Amino acid sequence: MPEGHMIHVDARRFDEAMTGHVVHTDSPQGRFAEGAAALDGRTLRGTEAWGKNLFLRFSGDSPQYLHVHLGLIGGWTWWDHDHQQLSGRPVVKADSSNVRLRLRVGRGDAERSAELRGAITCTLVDEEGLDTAVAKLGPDPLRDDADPGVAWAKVRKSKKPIGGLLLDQGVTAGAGLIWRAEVPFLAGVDPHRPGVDVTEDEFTTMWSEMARVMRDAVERGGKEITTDPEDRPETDGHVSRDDAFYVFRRDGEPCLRCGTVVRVAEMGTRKVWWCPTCQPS
DNA sequence: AATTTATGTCAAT
DNA sequence: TTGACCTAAATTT
Repeated sequence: MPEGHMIHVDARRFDEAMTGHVVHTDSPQGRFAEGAAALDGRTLRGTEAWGKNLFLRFSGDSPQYLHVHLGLIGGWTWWDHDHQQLSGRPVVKADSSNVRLRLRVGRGDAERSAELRGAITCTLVDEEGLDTAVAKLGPDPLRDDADPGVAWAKVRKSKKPIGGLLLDQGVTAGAGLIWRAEVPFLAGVDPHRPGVDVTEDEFTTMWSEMARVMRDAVERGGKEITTDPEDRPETDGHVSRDDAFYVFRRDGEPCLRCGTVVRVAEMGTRKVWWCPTCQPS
């Protein structure tokens, strides 16, 4: 269940474990057998994470890139040499029958592998294919080369609600349902407010808050927490799901800042949550 | 044991 | 706007 920050966690994991190494690939489930055969024995040169898309760049002839988009339910599972699960979505049964792509590096104690299941996209692309995919995406707040001005130019012209614009991958790449709810809260903006009615200052705040909370999540290995420590109960180190967010999935509960009951509404086909007091329209 | 849900996207209608 | 697609955990029967 990945939002964009998880893709950056995955990219970092690939860089640590596999970049610079010869990778052996296969497709136990068989659906990506051709692609796996084409990659087998190549060296991983590096990774690119952009929004919810991950690109792994390999040595050898074009196409050099593996493009992965996890969709709603895809995920990576990492294993060490004893086939002990290191991290990633818990796998109840270590059954590889639904593993679309497996990548392995190293031997003996140094062996590491990554297994991909359930992805909506898993294809080999060339440089042009990468450019085409990236061209559809807005700036990713987690990327050093991100230009927030590109997103602002779209927001300020749009009558669509800011809560919807943030979820639009062509506006801000990487934001999912959590951030589209939490970021407007952090900026004090009603998610229903049309883009044209958002001030530049408010947009700047939303951009920097989004970058901050997503970066924090990456540093925690993916765990999302947007609440400040003083806004949640003391629970030495452990932050429960319910205390981690100000509004996300907290409809009917009191706002952690002002006590007003948090509301929920349909926006597009999906939900959005907000505090009507902290987030004036 | 069966059904629903989940932090998503795209194509077809 | 709706349906298809992909998988595992949570929830209901």
